[in-house]
Amino acid sequence: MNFEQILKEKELKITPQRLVVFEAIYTLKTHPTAEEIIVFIKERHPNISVATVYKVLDVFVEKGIVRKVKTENEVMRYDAFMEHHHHLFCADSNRIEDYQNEELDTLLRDFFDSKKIKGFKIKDFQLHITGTFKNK
Amino acid sequence: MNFEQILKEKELKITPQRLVVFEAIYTLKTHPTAEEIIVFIKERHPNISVATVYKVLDVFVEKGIVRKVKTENEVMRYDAFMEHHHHLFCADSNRIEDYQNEELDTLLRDFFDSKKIKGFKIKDFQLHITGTFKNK
DNA sequence: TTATGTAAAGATAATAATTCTCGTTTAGAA
DNA sequence: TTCTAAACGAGAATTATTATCTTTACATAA
Repeated sequence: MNFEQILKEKELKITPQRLVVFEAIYTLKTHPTAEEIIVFIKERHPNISVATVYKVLDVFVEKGIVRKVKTENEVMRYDAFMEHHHHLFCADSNRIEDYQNEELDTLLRDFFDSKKIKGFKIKDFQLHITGTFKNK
Repeated sequence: MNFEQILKEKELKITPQRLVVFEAIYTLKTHPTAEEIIVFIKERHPNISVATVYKVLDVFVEKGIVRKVKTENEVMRYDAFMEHHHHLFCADSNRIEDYQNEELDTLLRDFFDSKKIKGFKIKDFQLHITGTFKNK
């Protein structure tokens, strides 16, 4: 499915700026910060406004096109990979990687199905795994 | 164990400001923001400096006395409960609650013991559970 | 007692990410 | 082609946080 269709589905106008912001997050697979996205874009399209990038990002998050990734110390980072997944956080650097494991999801879903949290209705869960990357 | 002992163990000087900041986080069981902590403290001790509160919080985080909790939209929040635990995030408000479940931890530990993540050494994990609180 | 060193606190300026404002432009429907 | 709400651009404003610099508290040594 291409990105223009996604915008249409969400009843958002197709604008060059939106295409460009999405392209940036999608190309930078590193869970980029807003600033990294802006730098990437500015190289190709110097006329896009910083405020526009922020606004586009907000709209994307609101409509579920990209996701915000919370980290402990840093600024907000963005992730265009919208399937249910978890994150690996490097304890020594800013590196973040996606982690997807169907078996883990089943395990957790089964756990919470049998073991309800009283007074709380679960919508979603996401595991933050901290550790160190061996390579690179 | 009282708080003065904790400071001693961490080789930190016992100061009134540190006691007061810890008391604030501990009393406000709501994962308060720095600002909420500052407001709480200012009522009782109007002379403490904002910068001092931030510095004390940083030291606490660095020494593992409190923990930072980052949420999607907001500013940093703090948690004085340092045992391994997870968080329940309300999808509709800023409410955050701690969630601790020994069985869940065992389940996850066992899972990752048998199912290593290649190229990654796990130090810790924390589950972010999003949903809605039924009561209050 | 007095001097000295050092960690911590206080006040305020600086920084930086993000948001706001408001005038202008544009996408897409009619 | 025209119209209008939606989106964009530029820069100011905001706000949480950090940095800087001075002062204070307190321990140790002369």
